[in-house]
Amino acid sequence: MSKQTLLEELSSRGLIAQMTSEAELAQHLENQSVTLYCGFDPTADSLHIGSLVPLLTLKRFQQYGHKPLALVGGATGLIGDPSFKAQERKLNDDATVTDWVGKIKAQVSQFVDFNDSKNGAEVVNNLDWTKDLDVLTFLRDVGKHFSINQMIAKESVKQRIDREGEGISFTEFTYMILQSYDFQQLNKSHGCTLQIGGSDQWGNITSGTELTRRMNGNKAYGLTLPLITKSDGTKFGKTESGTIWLSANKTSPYAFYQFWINSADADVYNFLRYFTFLEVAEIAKIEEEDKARQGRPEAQSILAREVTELVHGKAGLNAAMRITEALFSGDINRLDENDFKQLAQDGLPSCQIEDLELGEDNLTETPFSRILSQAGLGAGKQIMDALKRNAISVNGVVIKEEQNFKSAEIFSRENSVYEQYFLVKLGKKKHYLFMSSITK
RNA sequence: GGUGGGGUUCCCGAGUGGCCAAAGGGAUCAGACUGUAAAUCUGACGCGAAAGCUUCGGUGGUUCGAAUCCACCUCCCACCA
Repeated sequence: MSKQTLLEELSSRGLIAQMTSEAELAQHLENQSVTLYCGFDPTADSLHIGSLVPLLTLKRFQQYGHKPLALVGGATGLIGDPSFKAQERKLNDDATVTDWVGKIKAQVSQFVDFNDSKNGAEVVNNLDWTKDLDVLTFLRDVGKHFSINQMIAKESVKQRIDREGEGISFTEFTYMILQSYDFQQLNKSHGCTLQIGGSDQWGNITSGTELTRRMNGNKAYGLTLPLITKSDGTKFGKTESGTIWLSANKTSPYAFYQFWINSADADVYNFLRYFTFLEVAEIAKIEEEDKARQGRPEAQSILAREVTELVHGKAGLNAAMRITEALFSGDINRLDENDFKQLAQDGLPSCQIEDLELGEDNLTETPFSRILSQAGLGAGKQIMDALKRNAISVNGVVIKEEQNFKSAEIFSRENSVYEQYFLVKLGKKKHYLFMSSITK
């Protein structure tokens, strides 16, 4: 049977938003190994799951024999992309960006394959070809190719320009030129002929293909990926507790795993197509089976396992699953002492009771609700609300409202597990581990 | 530069001298139903277990009493130039 082409696969996954000259690009990708790039600006010390789609897409290209370049924006990160941003952003200082570049570089590297010599990936930094560029050269050689008329017509900056009270600095306005210059440079140095990116990058990408044609006389292509949306209209990748990061230091593998587990039914099959390498047919089969079955679908846990392993590796996945199983099986007796030790390390929120700022009060006098709110489980009122509904348990034993002043009793040696652990459960999903070294 | 309109609790947004910790909606958290979904219903939602304490851009003032009145400051918006 004839293998499907890369573009066919991407499109069957819903991963194509826009592309330049479709038929030609299809030809281009079929005839040879193409070098392509995608840029990641260092706007924080880690990427978040929004960057996962382009990252995985680079990998998909590589699987089809193309050569991916992951560009880290050491230069563009200093400027700030104005595309579809409502406001001018404040600049990050030099040292910070340099630090972030290093971190993002490492992160990006885990998603593409460097070993293979023919189409092995490379990480590049646009600071390398911009830092020594002098202003006059830049203005004469690069700037001359850009029409202000065209630039201000781009949808991505239009709202900034049109909107009263908002504006755009020359600095940010220039971002598009810098990014175009990247493409042109990579075309020259690496023979790069394709840039991919989120759909918000369309304007920047097409202006890059233009510049490449004008300066190098080469045809270049662009392809954008769709913005990931959720069925309920809320923003993808954020929870109330914050952004889901790729870095284990910022979002533990456990929290990461839980994020995917909680995907809505209406989204989960799309996410499987976007975020995993499972074949489309296989995903369709999962969907069918879930539909046929009563009760809980399989898709969420498959998704969580696949993506967590991609990002945090086998070890990270195992840690996440270990905690999940321990906490949600409802049977803490299945955990041995080592498991408890591991829970905190694996990313379950935890604290040492003695470290809490209980003020003048000692443990005996501090209300239980206060201890939980101090630990960050929620506001006192919410904890009381939960207490009244018997929604809080310690080591599997429900705590009653009347026990609010019996903190010392609750956190006593007799009630502890392995002499020091207290696993607190609030509601169905919130778990917290208290540790105490001086239980008496 | 001129004129007018604003800044209220996470967000939107009511509130024009006491009945205001402040309507309503959204978000969030918890309960019921479920599947660690969705939808729906219920409760909580400044802090605090409570007593009580602290808020309505800032500072000062009027008043027994101010988010509400006055003065100044500050930031924002609209229209005009």
